[in-house]
Amino acid sequence: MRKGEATRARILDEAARQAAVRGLSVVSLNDVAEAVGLSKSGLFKHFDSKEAMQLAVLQSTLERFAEYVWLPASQLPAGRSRLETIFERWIAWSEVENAEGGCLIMAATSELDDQPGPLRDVLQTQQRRWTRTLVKEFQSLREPPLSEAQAQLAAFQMKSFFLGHNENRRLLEDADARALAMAAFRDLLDRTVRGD
Amino acid sequence: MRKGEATRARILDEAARQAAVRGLSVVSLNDVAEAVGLSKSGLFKHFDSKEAMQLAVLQSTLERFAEYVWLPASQLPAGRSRLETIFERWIAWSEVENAEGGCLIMAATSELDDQPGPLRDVLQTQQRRWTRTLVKEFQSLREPPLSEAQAQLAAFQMKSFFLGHNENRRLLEDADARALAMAAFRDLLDRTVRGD
DNA sequence: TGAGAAAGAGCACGACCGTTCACTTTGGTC
DNA sequence: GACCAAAGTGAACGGTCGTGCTCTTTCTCA
Repeated sequence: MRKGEATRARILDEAARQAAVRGLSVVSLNDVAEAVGLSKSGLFKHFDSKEAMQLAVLQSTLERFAEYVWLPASQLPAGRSRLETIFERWIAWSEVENAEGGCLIMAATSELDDQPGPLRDVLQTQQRRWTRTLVKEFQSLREPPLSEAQAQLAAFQMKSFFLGHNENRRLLEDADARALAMAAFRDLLDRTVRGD
Repeated sequence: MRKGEATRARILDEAARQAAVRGLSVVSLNDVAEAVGLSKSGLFKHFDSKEAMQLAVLQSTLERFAEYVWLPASQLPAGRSRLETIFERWIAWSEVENAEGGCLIMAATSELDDQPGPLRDVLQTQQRRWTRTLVKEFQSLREPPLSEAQAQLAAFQMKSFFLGHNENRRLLEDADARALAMAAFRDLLDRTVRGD
């Protein structure tokens, strides 16, 4: 049983790589199998269908995201430096950890946001939870804590800056994309701590 | 010759609709032809290849964007109300004018940002020009004008809020998405006019 | 070490893909 | 109203897609 788990992991890694570049629904079983060194039918010993594989790719990517971005930050005390760590790791997640195709979660979001199904459901659930996490972080940034509405506004801006950074970096090929996003985010933190 | 232009326009409209929902590269010639009431081979009297059609779809969408968002704003005097109009029309462009599949330009950006070719080139050129336009608008928001760096930071935030609005509205199905984005944008305008 | 399950290969299938080509119908112009 | 180009049809192509099937190889555990 151990061998199977290892190749399953290799399949997921390779499929995630290809999905980040070409799109989750465009990935071909043939290409994944070839890159992993398997026959196409061999894939079906690990996943019942293409959609099942896409779902597994998405879920394992969400876990990797949590480990890479949230886990290190969660070990810091709540507050400004924790939020800074989250944002820095978030940027690094798309710039470094997924350098080739960018953040798959974001790409899949834009690809699936109008296509009902289990893939979209998983994304929606995770993104809602992530948003709630960010709102809580902003609330505990100040004493007395920010109002729900203020924290939501701040979390919205933080997430927006991540999205903006991605477009500037990947399409516009702007070398200053990271600096721009960091400046906007630090500004947001300053304003929030000052209480607007 | 006039009949041909009319059906060409119908093809572009339908293809843009489907591309916004399913993705520009996933659109099938068969589905487009059927929806327009044409045979698949009939499409080839209007476009040499699928890629040529995609390019035409993208270009006509960029023109419609300029007419819908920029044209009305450009008739106002430069300044705060013009920037507000741009943002409002920009949001309406994705919420109202393209209610079904959302903003095709944004979807195509995320789909093509790592796939070299003429489609990506067209998008890159337009987005760079659009960014420059926004930077200029922010510069003329205040007297003395903002520095280049300050204006770039402001334009980055404005664009980011648009992207954030789209994700909140389309994936998270947040009914307050529009209000959140407008609040963040008005805040940005206030800060910028005040001179930070 | 041998039995049995897990992992994987090879092939064929029906469906759909973009594209071509020979043909017919339609529309505008002298 | 005739002519000719433009517009559109239908069938067929080579290719790729996801999937099911039978068969062989490889691992794992008693």
